[in-house]
Amino acid sequence: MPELPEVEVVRLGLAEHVTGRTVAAVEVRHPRSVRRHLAGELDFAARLAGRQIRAARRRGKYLWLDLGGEQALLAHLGMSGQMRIQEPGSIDETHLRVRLQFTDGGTELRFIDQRTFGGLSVEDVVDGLPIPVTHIARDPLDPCFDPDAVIAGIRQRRTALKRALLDQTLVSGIGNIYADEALWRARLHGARLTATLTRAQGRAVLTAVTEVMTEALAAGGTSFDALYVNINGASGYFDRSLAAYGQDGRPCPRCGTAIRRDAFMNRSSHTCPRCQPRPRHPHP
DNA sequence: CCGAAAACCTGAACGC
DNA sequence: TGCGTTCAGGTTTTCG
Repeated sequence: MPELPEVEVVRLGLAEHVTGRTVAAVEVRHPRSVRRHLAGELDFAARLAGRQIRAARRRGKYLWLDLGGEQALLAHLGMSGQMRIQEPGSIDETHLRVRLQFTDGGTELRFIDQRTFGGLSVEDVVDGLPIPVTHIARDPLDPCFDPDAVIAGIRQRRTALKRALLDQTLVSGIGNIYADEALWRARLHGARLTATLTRAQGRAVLTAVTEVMTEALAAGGTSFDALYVNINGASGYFDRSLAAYGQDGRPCPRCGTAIRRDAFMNRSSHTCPRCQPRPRHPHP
C-alpha cells in the first residue's frame, strides 16, 4: 500500500497487533523480499528471533518495528506490499513472501507482495531513524514538519512542482494519487516551475497535501482493488472522494469541466484544465 | 544539479 | 480462447 495514508493505516494495525510481542521464528519464502538485508536471509531471520517489538513507527512511506537496542525491522511496501495479521495455519496467500511467528503462539505477521518491489530488512537505528530512512524528509503528518522550510526548499529547485512534491528528500509520503489531489485542491498545475511559485501558493499546496492525507487516513486509505488493504485485509474507501486522480473524462467536482489525463514523468497526471491551467512557461 | 529512461516484478484489462 | 500491448498507489541507478 503505497502512499502515506495507506502506510499509516498499516502502522496503526501493527501497533495494535504486534507491539510487545516477541519474535519466535521467521520464514523467508522469497529471497528478493529481503534483498536489502545485505547479510542475507539467514542473517535476517537470526537477527529477529528472540527480539521483542517495542513500537511501530513510520516516516513518509517507510515503516519500521522498533526492536530496542538501536535496531529495527524496516519495511517498504513498494507498489504492492501488504502486511497481514493471520491465524497460524490459515492458508498461505499466493504472494506470501515473509512470515513472522511469535513466542505467544498467537497470530502471525505476514508480508505479502505481488510485484516484490517492496521488502524487509533489519537495520541499525541512528538518532531514531533506521539508516536507509535518514535521507527521507519529514512528512506532513510529522509534528515537527516545517512547511516554510519545505516551501523554501521547493522554491530553490529548478524543476516542476509535481516533481518536487514527489521528491521524498524534500517532503515525504506523497505519491502520484495525493500529488494530483493536492495540486487540484490548490488549483495549481504540476508543470508549474517551482522557482516561480509564490510562498502563498507553496503554502496552499502543502496545506492541501496535509488535508487530503488526513481525510484519506480517516477513510482508511485509498484502494481500487484487493492489492491495497489493511492488516485485516479490508480496503479503505477514499477512492470515492478522489476529485482528480483516475477521474479522466469525469466532471471536475468544482467546475464540471472534464478531468484530463496526461503523461508526465513517465506516469499519469490528472488535472482539471479549467481550474489548473497549464503554465505559460511550463517546460521544467 | 537536473531529467529521462531503464531497471526491478506480477497480473489485470483491453484490443484484435 | 489466446496472444500481444499497456498500465499500475515506488525507488534506484545510469547516462547525458
